[in-house]
Amino acid sequence: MRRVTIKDVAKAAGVSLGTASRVINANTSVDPAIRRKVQDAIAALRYQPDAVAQSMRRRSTRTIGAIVRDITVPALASFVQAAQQALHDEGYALLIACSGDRRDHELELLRLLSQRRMDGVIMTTAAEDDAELAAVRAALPMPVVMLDRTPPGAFDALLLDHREGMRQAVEHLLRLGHRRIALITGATGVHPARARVQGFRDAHAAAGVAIDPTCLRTGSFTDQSGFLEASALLGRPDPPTAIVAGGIDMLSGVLRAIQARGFAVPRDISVIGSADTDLAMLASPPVTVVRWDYAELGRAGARLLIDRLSGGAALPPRQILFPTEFISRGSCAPPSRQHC
Amino acid sequence: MRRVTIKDVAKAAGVSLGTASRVINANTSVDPAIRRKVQDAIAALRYQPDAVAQSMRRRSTRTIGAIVRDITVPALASFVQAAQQALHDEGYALLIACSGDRRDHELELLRLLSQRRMDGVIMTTAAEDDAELAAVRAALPMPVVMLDRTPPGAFDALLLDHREGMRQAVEHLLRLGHRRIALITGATGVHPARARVQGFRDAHAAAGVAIDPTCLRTGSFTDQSGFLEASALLGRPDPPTAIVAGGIDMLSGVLRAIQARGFAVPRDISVIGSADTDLAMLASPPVTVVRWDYAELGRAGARLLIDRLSGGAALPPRQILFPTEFISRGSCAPPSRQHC
DNA sequence: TTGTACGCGTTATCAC
DNA sequence: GTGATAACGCGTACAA
Repeated sequence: MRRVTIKDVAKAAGVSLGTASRVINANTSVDPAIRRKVQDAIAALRYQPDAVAQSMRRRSTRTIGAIVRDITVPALASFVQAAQQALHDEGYALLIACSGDRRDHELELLRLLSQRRMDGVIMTTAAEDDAELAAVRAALPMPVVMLDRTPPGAFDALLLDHREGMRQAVEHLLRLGHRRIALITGATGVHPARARVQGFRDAHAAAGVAIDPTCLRTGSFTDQSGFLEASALLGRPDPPTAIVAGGIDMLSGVLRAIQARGFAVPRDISVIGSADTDLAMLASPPVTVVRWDYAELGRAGARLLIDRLSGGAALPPRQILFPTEFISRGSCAPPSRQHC
Repeated sequence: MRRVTIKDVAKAAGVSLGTASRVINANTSVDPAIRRKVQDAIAALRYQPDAVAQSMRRRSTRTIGAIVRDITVPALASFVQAAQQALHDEGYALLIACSGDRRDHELELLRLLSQRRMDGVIMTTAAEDDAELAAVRAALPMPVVMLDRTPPGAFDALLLDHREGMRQAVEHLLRLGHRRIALITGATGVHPARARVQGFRDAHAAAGVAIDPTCLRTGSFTDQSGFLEASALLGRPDPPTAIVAGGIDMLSGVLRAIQARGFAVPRDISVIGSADTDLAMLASPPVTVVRWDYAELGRAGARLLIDRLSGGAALPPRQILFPTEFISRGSCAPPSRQHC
């Protein structure tokens, strides 16, 4: 019950191994009659080239590794699926690995992907300026595309314009009359959190409104963090009149906290989410969000890698900035309470 | 800038290639002093064994392939992530492939996974009794774990007790007084749809209530199908008083249809979903669902494969049946309208 | 205990 | 145009 190899094909077709290989890879010319015989043998034996042996010989696995925080976050799943499909069309497969945004996991996964000789890597990182992570990333022998991260070094990157997105969101709230707006987002060691904080400041500065630093909650992008931070904010004597969830996975936590406190949206509190989800669209009221197309990012990421793998190894790094879109729904209203 | 191989390690340590290999794989005994020298060389050169060459030699890629319908469905993402983590702990990586529930894609992916010499496969299938799919699956040289499918043939399988889950859900609705209940689910060519239809019938039979066959909508598991079927049902002169979304990805479509028609839940229509999601929990009112733990399934699937790959090749096929849980929330109420 | 040599399945480089 | 043959990097049987 041995696997059928190219040798078997050659023998069955009565040709040499080299000739069989030539008709399979169809690069050089071979006598039509012989070609035919080999193809018949392939069909008869149901020969399939062995991808492992091909990888060995060609020094390319035609496999891309992906490191994401958590694939159960719908936005990240969309990204991964779109990337996988685009890569598949070019003959690449995708190996997935979830880091949980933990640097130790990330380090191990990086090691894994390099040992498994991935042709390329597409990844986020838990911390852009962590020295060890940076060193390991820089030592990677294959091209890397960063997903919404700008670590030091020359990497291709897919970047979202969170700064402008957040500016628009906060501007919207300020226009409605809010003067005490909270932002809950991830650690500022990564681009999306940093950019959102900048946009938050931009909007306040433009309106001449001071920021209460205790309303700026940076820490983790998780849903749970959204819940905890929102709970704390709402439990204060002087709760904010609006909360912006600055992470793709944080809205449900924020909404749960609001629900638990018995606050009504938007009467008692206005809410804006980041990334569009079923939840944002179908909650009542539907939630105003800063959205973007994660599937498009996935396809672009695949494109970036494929370009580099097909001759573009020496191209200068390309950073693509994707716009965000502000979708106003029913979760924002003028503040009902008065503040100093 | 060549990659460092075991040869370099051997040379640096002043030993033969075989000895170096021995200390790396730590199987046979080697002189402690020599072992030390080799280890030093490994550390100094930052040697990493080449997984491709290892796969070649050991005839095992330590990689599992997964075929799922759509990884952006949170339940499936949970499954995949849990499986990936469990497999990772055992030194296996996971290659993902999305079929979109299309048989042609599925066939191609099966070919792909076999060509890439996956050690095992964990998959759903678009149609259990499709002859060509069955033939290709049966011809697969590696162990296969079916996810919520029972195709002909001897496969390990993770099965959910959708029949009992649906029976409970419908019983609940019947008790509330509903006499015109619709079920929207996937094609009955697969276990989950078939089992749900059975449970639907079970509950009606037990209560002595006749089923209106036009309220039994089987076709596709997609969100879009949920929307279309629900829209059609609600557009009738005699709409059902309750709708059960019999698919993990269908609730949002059903809710959208209800919203579009201007129906209120649960006043005008009661709703029950399958699989728990942010949406079900946070919609207003929160949606009653039949739920289960998809992450547990993922871990069990990994376990099944690992058992088979570590000596259990000849074990009889194991089918694990997982219970579902009925969670009553606010989306069901007695019917307000009267029906013949 | 250690070293040598072969083979895993391909592709590519030679001569013919 | 075709057929030997040498790699690719590793594990291991066998000999020393």
